Amino acid sequence: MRITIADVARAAGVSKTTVSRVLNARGEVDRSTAARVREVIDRLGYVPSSGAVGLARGQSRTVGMLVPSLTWPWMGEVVQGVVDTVEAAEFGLLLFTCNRGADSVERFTSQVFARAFDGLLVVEPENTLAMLTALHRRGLPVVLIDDRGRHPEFPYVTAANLQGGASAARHLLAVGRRRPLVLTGPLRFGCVRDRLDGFRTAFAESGHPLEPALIVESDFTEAGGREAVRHLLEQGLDFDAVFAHNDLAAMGAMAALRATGLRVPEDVAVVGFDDIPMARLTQPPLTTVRQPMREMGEVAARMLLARLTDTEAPGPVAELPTSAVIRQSTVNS
Amino acid sequence: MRITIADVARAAGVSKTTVSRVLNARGEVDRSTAARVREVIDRLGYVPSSGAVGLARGQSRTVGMLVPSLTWPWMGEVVQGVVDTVEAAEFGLLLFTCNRGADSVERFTSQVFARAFDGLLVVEPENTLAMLTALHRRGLPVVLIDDRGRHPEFPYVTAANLQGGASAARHLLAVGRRRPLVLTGPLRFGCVRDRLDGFRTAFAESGHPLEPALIVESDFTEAGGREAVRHLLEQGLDFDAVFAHNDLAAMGAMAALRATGLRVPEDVAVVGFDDIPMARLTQPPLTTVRQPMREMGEVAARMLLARLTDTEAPGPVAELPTSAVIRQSTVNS
DNA sequence: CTGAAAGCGCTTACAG
DNA sequence: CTGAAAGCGCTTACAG
Repeated sequence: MRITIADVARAAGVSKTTVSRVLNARGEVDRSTAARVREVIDRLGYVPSSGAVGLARGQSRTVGMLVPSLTWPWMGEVVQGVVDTVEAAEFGLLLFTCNRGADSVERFTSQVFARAFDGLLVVEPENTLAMLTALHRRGLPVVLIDDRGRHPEFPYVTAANLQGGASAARHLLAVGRRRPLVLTGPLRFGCVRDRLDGFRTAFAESGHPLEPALIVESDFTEAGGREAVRHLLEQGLDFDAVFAHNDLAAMGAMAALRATGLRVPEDVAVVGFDDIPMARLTQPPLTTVRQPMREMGEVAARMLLARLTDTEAPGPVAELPTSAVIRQSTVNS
Repeated sequence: MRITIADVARAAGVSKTTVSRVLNARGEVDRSTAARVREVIDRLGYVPSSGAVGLARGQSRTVGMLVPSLTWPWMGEVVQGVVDTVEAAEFGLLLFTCNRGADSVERFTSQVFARAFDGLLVVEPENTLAMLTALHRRGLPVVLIDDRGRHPEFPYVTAANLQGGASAARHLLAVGRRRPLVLTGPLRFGCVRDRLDGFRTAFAESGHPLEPALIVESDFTEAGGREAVRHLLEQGLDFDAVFAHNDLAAMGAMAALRATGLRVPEDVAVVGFDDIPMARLTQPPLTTVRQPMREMGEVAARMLLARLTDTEAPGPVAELPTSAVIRQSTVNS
């Protein structure tokens, strides 16, 4: 049998109202009464039912998080950042994925309206923007963890993609590379266009504009990066560096270079983006532009919680710095 | 303003009881009445409040999941398997971690008693066994995803560690290795002892018992594997293979071998355990014993859901097969 | 087939 | 400082 507030009230000889007051630390209770009630709570091991509290208060002290996939190499860091922050605020985290088409979108939507959570964090799955916009308009607080879109309607946290692209460029220029191949992610993503722009501008400003034939769209996968580079080498294209828009594609590029007998970094220097845990374990270890994934999760969670608890909310946009992490794929040790 | 069951009842000209009946598909409703109610529900976009339903029914249609960390390389697969299964059953998933000491254990425990969820899936964090046992005794359904412990009290799913160890051994024997170094994980973990036993037995039965000096306890990290192998090589120990108890340690071993100028697999063959996503991307690609992490998550979730929905529950123990995945760290291509 | 009423376990005006 | 009562939005005997 569950112990309820009524049991506590009876055992302490007070009303449920009073128990509720000491539970919620409203000051209006006599010190000795409060002490007695607390003693009973401890003795009985009473814990309020979160469902009942939520119903009475009209909120659940739970946030939702929607992600496209949990198996991407950097997703664990983001979710860890979120869960740490959310738990520290004594909220719960309800996790959703949306990887099985319209069906799961619909299921997710109905969960939302069931008010299982008070606010939503999202790493945007494709084809969910319309739904998210609708939810947001209906009053659900939403914060985007933005690795790709550009949605001024929502508060979001993002990494400094433009600067990240520029820092990759500056590093390659510093180590004497002049003809880089750029292996972009899908160009429909805002982050991809930013990484490209930052990189392109830095090269242009140094007097070495990028060659259009050396800007190739890829798909953020290892296989995609590998095939693209293999194909370009077969075509006889000449380049002395690769800037891949994520680490997975960079690893594919390294594999293709190795397969052709080219040395990294002597013949071709390789730079990735993300700094996934794997990056320092490749052979050679991968130079990359670090996105602070865990911090992005933490900041997004804090932005959302501030909106839910009407603490003074931080601004609607947080851009976290990226930084070049120099390893041996660009510089001989 | 939230739309409630009372709004629907009023608009449809029936009682809340009747609305509730069509919502829950109890057959006792007149067909045309039911149709009318459904039409109103759709028109109003009514969705029942999960909190209220949970309170009235005494259960939340939510399961909890407790993990030590979300950033371990195989954890994403496990959680993905869980979340897919749980969502398909129209349950929610509440995620908890327990990586900040006694404080977070306590916070977690009180969430449990708040009945925010009906059952619990756990990848056991260290020092939580006592708490889990207490929860289980108090009637909370718990299923362990067992990568290390051995807790007959709980239903659990595990990989076939003994067979996995044996298959690693058989493969190394088949490629002519006779003096393997075994780089174990922490020996307090049951899975580690099983992997070792399976491996040892297979070698012994083939007439090549393991040499005690070549069984070395390590810690499941890349750095740990690297340092251990470096140290053994410095001591001049002679071995022609490494069986590491996880892929991370195997990668460390490969790095140490490479640093000493030894070739993999020509001089030393290397086998890991897990088959994390990284394993196929190492140089050379890593031969390993695959644990079906996603399936383990799925099976554990199904076991728990069966207990919650009194479907005929599967047995309390599920041992999922492991399989050797042969790559170039043991066999030249 | 249908509805009035009690109950799930809390919180919160309101009155004293 | 304290309590009785209504209310949060549902479900479920019970009665008809």
